[in-house]
Parts: sequence; C-alpha cells; structure tokens
Amino acid sequence: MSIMSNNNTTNDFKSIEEVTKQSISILYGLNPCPKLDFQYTKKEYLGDITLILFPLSKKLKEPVEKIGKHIGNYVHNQLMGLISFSIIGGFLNFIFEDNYYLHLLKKMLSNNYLYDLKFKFSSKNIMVEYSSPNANKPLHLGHIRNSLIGSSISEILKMVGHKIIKIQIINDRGIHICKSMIAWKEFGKGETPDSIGMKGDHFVGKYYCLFDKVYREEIRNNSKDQQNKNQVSILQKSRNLLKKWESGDQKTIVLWKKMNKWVYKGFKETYEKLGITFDKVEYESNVYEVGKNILKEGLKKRIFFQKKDGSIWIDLIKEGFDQKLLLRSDQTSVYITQDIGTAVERFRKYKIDKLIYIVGKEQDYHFQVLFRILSRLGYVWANKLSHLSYGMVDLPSGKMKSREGNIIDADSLILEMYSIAKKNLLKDFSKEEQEEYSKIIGIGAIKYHFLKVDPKKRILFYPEKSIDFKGNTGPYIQYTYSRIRSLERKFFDLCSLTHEYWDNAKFDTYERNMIKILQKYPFILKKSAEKLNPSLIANYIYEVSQIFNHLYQNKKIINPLDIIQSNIRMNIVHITGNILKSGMRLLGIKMLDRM
RNA sequence: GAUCACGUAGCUCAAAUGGAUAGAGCAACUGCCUUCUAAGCAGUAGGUCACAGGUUCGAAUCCUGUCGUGAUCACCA
Repeated sequence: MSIMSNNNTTNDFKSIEEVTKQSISILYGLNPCPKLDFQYTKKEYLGDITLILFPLSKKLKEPVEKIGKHIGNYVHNQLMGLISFSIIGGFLNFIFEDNYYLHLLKKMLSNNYLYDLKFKFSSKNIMVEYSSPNANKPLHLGHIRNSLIGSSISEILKMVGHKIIKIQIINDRGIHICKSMIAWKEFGKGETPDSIGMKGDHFVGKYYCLFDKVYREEIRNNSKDQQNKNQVSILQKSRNLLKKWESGDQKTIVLWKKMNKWVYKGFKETYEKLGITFDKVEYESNVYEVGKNILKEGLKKRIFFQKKDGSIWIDLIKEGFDQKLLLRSDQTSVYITQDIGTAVERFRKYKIDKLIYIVGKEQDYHFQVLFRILSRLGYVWANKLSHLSYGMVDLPSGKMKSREGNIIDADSLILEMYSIAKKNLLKDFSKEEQEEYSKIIGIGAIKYHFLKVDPKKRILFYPEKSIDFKGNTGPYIQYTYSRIRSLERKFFDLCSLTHEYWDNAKFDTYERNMIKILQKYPFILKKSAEKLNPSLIANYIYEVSQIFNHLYQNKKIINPLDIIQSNIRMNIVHITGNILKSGMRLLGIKMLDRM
C-alpha cells in the first residue's frame, strides 16, 4: 500500500494548512505563526483552498505577489506531486492533485477517525440547564426549541471531550400552580386524567385556562355590578391556597402532589417522544428557600439594603441597571431569590467549571442582573456562568400565550408530523415498520427544522407550512442516509471494502467534492462547540447530503465492470454515511437504514 | 420613553476572523423513474444584503445616524 510521494506516508501526512503555517516560520522567521486567512476557493476560480495574502502583506511588508510565490513554492516543494498553485491578485490558490485527495481519503479512513478527533479543548465539567417548564400546562413550541438546543449542545460538547451534566428545574410551586389547583377544586367534580382519557399535563393545563376564564368573567361582572365586591374572587382563593401551601397544610399538599404527578407523567411522555433526557431534575419547591439565607448574609455585608417595609433590594444603578427587588416585603421569595439559591447549591454540590443556562432572550436582563448579584456576593465562580439566549418562537398571530389559547403544544405538533411522514412512506413496509419509521421521520423533521436555525435568531412558525419534508430538512438527510445504506447492502453482497490497488487513483469532480466536504467535519464540530451552535452542524450535514446526491444521481457508484473504481467510491460513500449519522446524532436525530 | 437584539430573493434560512462575481431550500416554471430508493437530480427565473454616511487595499459582516420589527425595563415567572 505505498503512496506515490517522496516523504509523505499516511501517518505523517501534512495538510496544506499545516505546511503553509510551517513555511511562515521558516521563510520569514515569524514565530509563532500569525493567524492565517484560509477560505475554500470560490467556484469561479481554479483551486480548492485559498490563502488570502493581504493581511500577511501588511505584516511582512512585502507585496502580495512576492509573498504568494514564496509560500506557494515552498508548499509546492514540500508536497511534491500532491498540489499545485496559482496566484490571482492577493489570493494564493492551491489546487489539490489526485494524490492529495488520496491522502485526505486515507486519513479519514484511518481507525476511529471520527472518535479520535483531538481538539484543543481541555476537558471541562459543564452543567447545562434547559427546558425548565412550569408544572401547570403542557410543553409547547418554545419548550421544544429550548430542549432541542440544550440537548444538542450537550451532545456536541461531549463529542469534543467535555463532561456534561444536563439539568432541568421544574417550577412546581407558586401562584400559577395554585391557580390550576383552585380551578380543579372548584369545578373539577373529582374528574381525573384517567376518567376522561386526557394526558395529565393537558388536563391540568385545562384547569389553568379555566381559572383565567373565570377570573376574567369576574372582572367583567364586577365592573358592571359593584355589589358583587364582597364575594371572594377566584384570584383571592388561589392566593389563600398559596398561603396554605406555604404553611404546609396537609390537604393542600396532597392535592398539589396529586396534580403535579399528573403533569410529570405527561411531561415524561412528551420528552420520551422527543428523545430528551436529563441527568438531574431539580424542583423549585425544594430549593426556593435556600436563596433567603444568602440574602440575609448579603444584607449584613451591606451588599443589599432593606426598605422600611422589610423588602430587600440591590442597587445596580452604577452598573447601568436599576434597583432590583430580591425579597418581597412579606418575606416570600421572588424568582431571582431562588435562582441565587440554586446557583450556589449547584456549585456547592457539583464540581463544575461552567454553567450554561439555556433560556429565552426575554430573560437577558434577568441573567445579567443575576450574574452581577452573584459576583457582588463574592462567589469566585460567578464568571463561570453564562446565559445562552435563544430567540423566541412566535406564531403569525403573535407571541404564544397559553392562557389565551394562542399556542401550539408539543404533543399535537408531534402527532401531526407523524401522520405526514406516514402518508409519504412506501407501502411495502409492515404495519410495525410504518409506525416506527413515521415516528423517526416526523421527529427528525421537527428537530431539524428548529436546529438548522441559529439559536440566537427568532423563529416565526407557520403551523400549516413551516415544517417541510423536502429540501433542506431532516427527512432529506435521512433519505440520503438510507440510500447510502442501501448501496452498502448491495455492494457487500458482491464484495468487501478494500484499500488496495489505490496507487495513482483518479478522482472525478463528484468524488473530489465529496472528499473536500467530508474533511471539513472536525472543523465544523470545533466551531459549533465553541459557538454553542448546532445549526452549523445541521447546515453542514445538509451540504454533505446535497453533494452526495449529486454524485449518486450522476454517477454509477457500483459498477461490476470496474471493481477498483467502485471500491474507491464505496469508501467515500462509507465515510459519508458515518459523518451523516454522527452529525445527526449530535442533533438528536435518528437515521433509518431504509425508508 | 430607555436599554438590548434583529432587518439578506415572494417565504424559510446560509455566507470562516472583514475577502474575489452574496448561496441553498420552499413556492413558480422546464425536463428526468425499464438503469444503485424520484422525500431525489438537471435547469429557468427571482437581490439596491432596510436606508444614509464612515473606517480600508476590500464591508452583508466593524462604527455612527435614520427607519422598521421584537424583547425587556413588575413585591410575575
């Protein structure tokens, strides 16, 4: 298995990028080498990878043309027979020769290439918080996006070597929980999710909406009829219930537990369909008091101040914020009180180097304030906190509001996607296969749809037409993968993969494009881990699929008359399949061997 | 009103750290299933990168201003 170049074997093969870097220090004595500006050569020009010379020209005080020739010649000599180059203006274009492609291909075929990626990341313990729903209504589109982003980022960070703790905190206490409780108490007549055959979270959500309906009716009536004022309003009743809850009233606690249990059962089902998991689950009811003690200490240290009515505040005016309430005058905690507590608890309990909150953009201000408070309190780990702020999912009719029914809940969306997928499925699958495949395809379509968009960007969701099954979609990629598996089944019936007889291998444009895109994968992984952005992987995987389909549709891949060429192609196809599967796994999307 | 995001094709999204003539998909229109899976491929059409200045060899990308959209500014979460 010898290779046609002088001093390059597969193991110490150096890429153009590496040799170029080396050339800078050898030719110009520049050490360390400045960041080089590489880009993939534009279609209009001859070449595969381009070094942009303008920045170097500035640094080295030499004209671009001269530098280009200098570096180009050096790289050309080092990689004799592997590359050629040309200079156009300030652009040094390197052209890969067949042997260079062969090297790239062999590198990718080396053992455990995908699992052996060595990045410059030092392994860290990272906690990722995501999803964090309220225990009084079903999960909706916003939660879907949140969970998918969190889940995917966790996988990506794992892939580059970090240790991840996935955590969610469930907001299971507070006035909003009592609202659904009181509505059920007043109007439920003892019905349960089982008795009317409704999913638990939807069941409780129904009563949360009912509360709102009753409450609004009361307001309308009261404004018309002042005499009703002495009647206890439903809001007052829910407040009373909250007080009872806080004082540990047995009946209330029992009811609360019962209703929460219904909700959790519902959540579990939805999370399972979406394939979302957590390593830890926190409940607000367990930790909401913790923050209070911290506040008291901060008060002693004069980090906070107390108003006459007993409420506790922090003054962040100098840092460009406001005064912020931390504890109500009746000494009950607000949202941020609890967040202070949970952060402290987490760092006390776990050894973590970084805590990433994946929470919507609407809470940017909240987290800025939270981080500053913790830093004021003197916690050295305050700089290890970060907020990954993702854009809202809005409907054409505006912001989703569950109380107003302007909402798309996760379960009905999932069901709808199942049925669309099923309609398009080949009929020669068994009933069971059709069930299984349509689920994988439907979920794949949902996940890809949300993850292909940069998390920072807002998503406008059109219920009827948003999620596609054609073009830049999950199913397109799944379909491409099925084609690959199908090719492999056929090929392996005939013969097996070999790397022999490859000297002087020739590659056509389609194969070259394939090899070029495939070898970008580590770079994409690294970048998406740094930027905490799964969409980079999604878009990359799509591009891989596209280029593969060009090859597939235009060239016969398995040709019994040309075993060597078939073998080369099948090796490329094999890597393609692995990368598609690997990338989609990072997005949480399953692949199918046939569809 | 203040602060922070965002404005790229009719629609949904791309565009390494500022790099060459801004790319895909959907929708529309033309072709391609006797050939490895047509959820595919080949092609046509579609753009004042919101607008106006500035920075420099070079701007969708950085700065300033204007307009537009959204979010936040609660003893809500």
